[in-house]
Amino acid sequence: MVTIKDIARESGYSVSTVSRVLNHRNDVSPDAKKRIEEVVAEYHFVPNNNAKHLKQSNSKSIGVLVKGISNMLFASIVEEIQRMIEKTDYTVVVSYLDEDDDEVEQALLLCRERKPLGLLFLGGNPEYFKKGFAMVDLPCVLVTNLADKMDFSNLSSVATDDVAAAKCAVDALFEAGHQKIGILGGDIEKSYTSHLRFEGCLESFREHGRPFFPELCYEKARFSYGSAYRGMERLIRKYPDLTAVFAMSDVMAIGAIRALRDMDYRIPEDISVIGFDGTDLAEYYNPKLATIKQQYQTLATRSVEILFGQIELKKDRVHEIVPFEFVSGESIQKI
Amino acid sequence: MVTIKDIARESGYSVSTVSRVLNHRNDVSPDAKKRIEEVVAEYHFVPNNNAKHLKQSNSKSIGVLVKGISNMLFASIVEEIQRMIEKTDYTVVVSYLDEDDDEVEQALLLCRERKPLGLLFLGGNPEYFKKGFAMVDLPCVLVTNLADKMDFSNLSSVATDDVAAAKCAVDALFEAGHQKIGILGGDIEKSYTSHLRFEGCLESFREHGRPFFPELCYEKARFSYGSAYRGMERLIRKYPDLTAVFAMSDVMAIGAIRALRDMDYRIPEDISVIGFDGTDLAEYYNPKLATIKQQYQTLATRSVEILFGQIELKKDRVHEIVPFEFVSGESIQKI
DNA sequence: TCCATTTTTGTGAACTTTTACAAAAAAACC
DNA sequence: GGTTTTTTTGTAAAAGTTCACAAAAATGGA
Repeated sequence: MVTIKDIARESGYSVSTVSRVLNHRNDVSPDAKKRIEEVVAEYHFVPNNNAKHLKQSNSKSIGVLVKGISNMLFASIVEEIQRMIEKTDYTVVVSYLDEDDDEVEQALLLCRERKPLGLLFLGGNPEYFKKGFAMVDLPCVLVTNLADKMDFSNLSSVATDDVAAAKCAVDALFEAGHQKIGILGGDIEKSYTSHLRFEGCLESFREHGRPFFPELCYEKARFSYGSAYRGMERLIRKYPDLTAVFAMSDVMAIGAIRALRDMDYRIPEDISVIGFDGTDLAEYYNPKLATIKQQYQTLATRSVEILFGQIELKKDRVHEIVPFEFVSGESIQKI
Repeated sequence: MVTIKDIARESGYSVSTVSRVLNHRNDVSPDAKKRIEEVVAEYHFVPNNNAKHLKQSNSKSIGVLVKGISNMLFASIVEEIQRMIEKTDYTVVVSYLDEDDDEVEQALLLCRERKPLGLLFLGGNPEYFKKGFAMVDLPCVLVTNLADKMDFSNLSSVATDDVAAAKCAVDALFEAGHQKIGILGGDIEKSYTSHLRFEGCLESFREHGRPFFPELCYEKARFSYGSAYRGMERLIRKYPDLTAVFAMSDVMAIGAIRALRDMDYRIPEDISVIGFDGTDLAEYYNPKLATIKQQYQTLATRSVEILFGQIELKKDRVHEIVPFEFVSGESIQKI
């Protein structure tokens, strides 16, 4: 392997001068710079990252923990994050975990093994962080969940206002004249997102003067097609005179619609459905799905910007809300 | 930071004995092993990867290049690959590139910067490899494209037989009685996958005694909803008496269906559609999409296994075909 | 007990880079 | 020209591991 020593020998300068050129220092003569750059190009030399980071005791990597592996929105956000970080000299280490894995434990593991300079957390429950997060004293951004109640000085967050957004979804159903509305979401004990959206639902029910019986019209399922399918079956069985359903993700909405159709309900004539996330899928689905659009690009870019702000510029923590948007579709019918 | 020296001092043994325990060597006494493991646990010590890899001049990382960023099948495969590699002591570096980026250049860049021990290539065109791949003399597996014609000794591949699978899709349309069949795929000049599937289409047309006019019934688009939507519009305009369409991905099929519906065609009554990939989406779409199911899990696991075989066991290159499956749906009507 | 083996442990060099510090060279001043 | 200042360069230590080799300890046989 060609090392900095080879470049030094070949260019006639010392190792440290080569290092200076490599790191774009300005305390080196134009002559030396030119000659060394020639040799570097000739030998296709690229410095060894391990040696570099060993000396600087700096991994230049950032960890991404994704909780909820089949979440399409997360997939889009992760992709965007990767694209952004790729442009810098950082590496990204992505770790996927199941909806019910212990995120804090995984985070600690990741930190011990890879020693990242910062952490990006998709879908984690801020409440859990109390448990053991103080241990990993790293800049960290919680993406898609607001952590403004947490008092870790290095924990930022970027998220959609889930309460308001879910309320907006259910409001839309009430405004279309629906009275018997079912909710299909995650486990509010485990998923903080589900918990918040549930709160939003409650608010809407309250505001519309409707009592809400969670045990009756809240059905929990995982955020996947199949699980939503089965959840919808249970929900409609318990509550057969439903005229509308709010599903807490587009994927769930689609699973629910398939279940309803298989039971010969027509969408939206018999039952209206609204989803959440606003992925491409919602727009192309049949019927075009009414949904709440989250700005996944903004979520991704802001979280990376904030994290780098904390790591490199020692900026303060930030809690940022990214606006959402109601997207009308063909899956809601006025009654 | 706690280092191996601290553990050595604290346990009363030397650095090298600690190192031996850490690497599960068996030339160390049970006493020492026990004592050292205690101290390691107490201090939550994890060896510094940079130092380790520097000494071993071994990055223990594998690079994944993904060409075609919005390909849902690739997303699933990558996820699966990440999950597999996560269990080993390797790191994975994923690099996404656009459908029309230059993959070889990107591969070389990745190799120079990260020095991975092997490469996994999703959606690359084997033809391009001639250009500059010999330079990066690394074990490499082309996933979803067969490279049995390439004679690089360290280039393996795992793929679905695209020719046969596409033929199977078009056969299904012919067998349902269709005569005027349109094809919606990628650019056969640039996308090798599209090229192969196009060949499969040709074979089917030939076998059914039908002439095939690519300029008439082959419409090229990118593998995304929106692009397929516009492609379908053009296709139906050029060829208005179409009764069936084969779209080269499920996403494209769905984009096409939306375009057709917007022009008041009914699916499948007026036009039958068959997709490709067999993602969950196809099963839950409305109408349930007929498609060709690729075994994405097998593709992922086999490619990782083969790559590790080449890296660690110095095994020979392998070209492996993973079987596909025809999945019937509601989007095809017999006539 | 002594010697030959085997098992266990320690020493110190090596991996490649960065960087503090020192030294040399060049420039600027009188 | 001599002195000071600035610019440019080199030397050598350091980062945290692994590993070849040597040394020490334990074991076995006689």
